[in-house]
Amino acid sequence: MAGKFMTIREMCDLFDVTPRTLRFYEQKELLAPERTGNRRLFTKRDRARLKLILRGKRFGFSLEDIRQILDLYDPDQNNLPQIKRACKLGTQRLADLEERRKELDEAIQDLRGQLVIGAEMISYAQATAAE
Amino acid sequence: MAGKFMTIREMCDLFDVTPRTLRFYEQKELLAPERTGNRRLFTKRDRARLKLILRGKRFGFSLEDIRQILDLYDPDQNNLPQIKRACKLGTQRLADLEERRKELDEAIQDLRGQLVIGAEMISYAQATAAE
DNA sequence: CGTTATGCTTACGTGAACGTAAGACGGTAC
DNA sequence: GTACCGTCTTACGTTCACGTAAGCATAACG
Ligand SMILES: [Zn+2]
Ligand SMILES: [Zn+2]
Ligand SMILES: [Zn+2]
Ligand SMILES: [Zn+2]
Repeated sequence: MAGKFMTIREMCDLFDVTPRTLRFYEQKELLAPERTGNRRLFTKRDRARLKLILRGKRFGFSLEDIRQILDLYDPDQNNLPQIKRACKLGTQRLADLEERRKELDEAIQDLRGQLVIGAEMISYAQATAAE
Repeated sequence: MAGKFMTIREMCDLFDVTPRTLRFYEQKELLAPERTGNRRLFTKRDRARLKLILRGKRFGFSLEDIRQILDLYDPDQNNLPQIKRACKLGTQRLADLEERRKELDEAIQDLRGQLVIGAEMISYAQATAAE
């Protein structure tokens, strides 16, 4: 079970990823699990970050893109310039996401329309065949 | 200018892609431009498809994913089984997109919250520095 | 206490989506 | 007519995001 810490396997089961993936993300500085000896211990922070990573991936962002916005989600509290940069980047990213939402709505509308056309084609074909 | 047909360069300028990309998409059967001699001539159909391709990419779909739903957008009118398959796949894809929309809304909400926190951290730091 | 599972590092391999370089061909400009 | 531009094909190179295999350490089980 997992209270404070989780092993790599428990993380993999929970998020449906492979150990290789988690090690790779650590190498890319997207995750930073604790260690006991040399075994990784994943914390609540890692779980929150991984959730954000996987979400970002589903929207087509690169790991490098994601790494940059992750810094926004837990900035160094006594590094004011970094916080300001993170906020600026986050604001930019927010605009991106809202733009994406418009596109997504449009894509959904288009697809719905296309499905209607498809349904019409099917019923027309069946009516024709029934003559 | 571009009436009915467009050269590869005109397509590239219009969609901000490289010739290599358009040739690659043709090779993968995502586009099928006409030819005059061996020069490609892109039609309205190609432009519509390319728009869908680039949209799909922005949402993290693979070219193979995209190729499958493209078939939905201009199915062979007298191939009923294909139309039915396309509709089924399109319905599935629509569910995907609606799921994505939920996730996207959540991401936007999260990011907004984080920006508020960031702004608070900044104003707090400035108030502390002003003492 | 030995076997087995889990985890580690290191390193080479892989598939997707193009980039890039080389060489050839055809229209256009001067 | 030739210099040049745009386009073509062919083919090897590259980046990203992991997969996979080898060899070794340690924890867990019976
Ligand atoms: Zn457990
Ligand atoms: Zn990087
Ligand atoms: Zn033109
Ligand atoms: Zn394919």
